[in-house]
This record gives sequence, structure tokens and C-alpha cells, in this order.
Amino acid sequence: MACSIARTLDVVGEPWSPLILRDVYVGMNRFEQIQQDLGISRKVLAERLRWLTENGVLERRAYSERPPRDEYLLTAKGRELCDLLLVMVRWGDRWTSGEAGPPVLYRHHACGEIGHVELCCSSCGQPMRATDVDVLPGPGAGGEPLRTPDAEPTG
Amino acid sequence: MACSIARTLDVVGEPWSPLILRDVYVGMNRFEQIQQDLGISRKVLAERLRWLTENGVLERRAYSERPPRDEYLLTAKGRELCDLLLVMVRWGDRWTSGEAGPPVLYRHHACGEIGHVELCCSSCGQPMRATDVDVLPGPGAGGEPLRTPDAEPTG
DNA sequence: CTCGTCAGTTCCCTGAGGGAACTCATAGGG
DNA sequence: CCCTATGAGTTCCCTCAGGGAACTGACGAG
Repeated sequence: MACSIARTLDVVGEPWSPLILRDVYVGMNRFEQIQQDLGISRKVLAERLRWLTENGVLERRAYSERPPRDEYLLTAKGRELCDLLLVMVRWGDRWTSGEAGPPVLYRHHACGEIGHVELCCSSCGQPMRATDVDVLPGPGAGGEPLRTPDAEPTG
Repeated sequence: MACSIARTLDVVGEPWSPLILRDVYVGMNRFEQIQQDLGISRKVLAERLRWLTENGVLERRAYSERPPRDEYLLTAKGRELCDLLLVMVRWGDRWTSGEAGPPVLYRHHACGEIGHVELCCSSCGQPMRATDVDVLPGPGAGGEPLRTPDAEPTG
């Protein structure tokens, strides 16, 4: 499908994949750790790890020769995918965390403060939410016309 | 699970949900439109729309009394979820769109330029990527200690 | 009175995911 | 040498969610 959302979902769209990614991100790099942390079936975990590795999100590296033991590390591609997790966290914190408050806090290296992610425009730096943009066909488009969100029907 | 990622996935984790959300976001508000656009089975589409409505992401509204016809609209909760789509688009554009270039462009209302989203810190406004933060337990935590990404193993 | 449309629901069938057991290489203890 | 344990999977079976196609129900047009 000529849609970057669909292409991203093709890589990490299955329900377990973002959670696997999160585990690797926070330092759970080994098969057994992830399996026990998530309670995922070993079969599916093996499939997902292979898929994520084939797609360049994870890298598999031996941490022991004898006995042979492997671990999984994030690639640059995988680390950028973790940005998606931060946005999921933000939405989950705002809309589903309830009275208990957020289960995890993020301290920004640059300023040392606890904060959360905001979406900003790469061009002007001002906030850029889904409601702040017009959607236009790009070079890789199939050719279908698109309405801009909340626009009046074309008359 | 005491994890905002898991809670977000609970709402939009099934593979079709983000695509349904995208369709509604770009102005495809009716059952038939979405079904034909995505090629999703009618059964699953009905289930997903009901689920998203029950979870406050979509709102169902009659656009015709006679014959009775309903459409689906984004709530505030749903519109904020669309921010997630922008980040998916960004990653998909960077890592999977290939030579053709991005299929869709986004023009920022505030500056009128074509741009993409960057993640910034709510506290200081500087870029805030997954690699720029320490992960700490928050008030809603279960109590498991977490390593910070790329940290040395605790010795 | 029949046809077409929208918005679903119902039926059956296949394939993906879960659980548990098994494999393979190696290390440690007796 | 034999037994057991560990990490990282693989294999087997079984159930249930998803796909496809047909059916329903309200209405409007001809």
C-alpha cells in the first residue's frame, strides 16, 4: 500500500512487536528475559525477533561463544522506532493511566527535567499536531485525492 | 499491564486500527468508504469501529435520519491519537519509502511549509528522542527497576 | 413491486497465536 | 561418566480471531 503508516505497521504492526521493542530499549536483550517479562509464547517471540532482525530494526549479536548465546540490540533504525514508543507512552499517560499516574517518567538529558514529548514542526519549530496540518499528495503518491481534516466537502 | 505502551496498544494495537483511524482522519467517515478503501472484512471493521467508539476514540453520529445513516468522527482523544500516525508516517518515510519519496506531504498551518514532526521536550523545547532520556519509575509503577538505554550493566 | 444502497450481521473455514513438551550445545557437580 | 541446569530456540496440537461471501433491514428511486 502506498502509505507510510501501512509500511510502518508492516514492520511493527503485530501487537507484540512494540512491547518487544520496548523491552530491548530498556535493556532486556535476551530471549529468556523478554519471554518471561511479556509472557509471550516462545514460538511467536522467535518469529518476531527474526522478523525485526530481517527488517533491520534489531541486530543479533553473540555475547558468548561457548556456550553459544545471542542477544538482540537496537539498530539506528530501531532506535528511531522507539520515538514512536515515547508518543504511545504520552497518549497512554494522558488518556488511560487514571488516578495512579504514569508508571514511568522520562528525564531529558539536555535539561535534566522530567518531561514528555511534544510534536513540533521540522521547519518552524512550533507545535505540529495532526490537527495543524494539511495533507497533500507527495511524489510517491498513487494519485488519490485527499481531503484535509475537518475541511468542507469539496464543492 | 502497568505500561502506557501496552494500554495504548490495547486501544489501537490491532493491525487495522491505525489504518481505520487514518481513514477517518482524512475524511472517510462512513462504513462503506472505509471498507472499500482498506479492503478489510466487514465483520472486523464493524468490530473495530465498535471498539474504538466504546473506547472514546471515535464518536458515532447520524448524518441522515431517513434512511438512518451513521458516520464516525474523531473525538479529542482520537485526534490526539492521530499524532501517533504522524510519527509512524515520519518513520515510514525515512526508512521504507524508497526512491519514490513520501506518498503524502504535510503542510504546517502555522508556517505554511512542508515539514514533518520532530519530537521535542515539553520542558525545554529541545529535541527529545528515545536516546535522549533516562527512564525512571513513576507514581503508577509496579516497582521493577529499569536500566537506562545504553547504560553499562549495573556493577 | 422490484432494484439499489448503506450499514451492518451471520455462517463457515483457514491460519495465526498460545501452551507445553522436545532439541541442542554447553557447564557444573558428584 | 552420568545427571541436571540453562539459554535459545523448534515442534506439536488446539483454539479462536480474521477473511470471504451471503443475508438482513430500512429506506428511496423508478
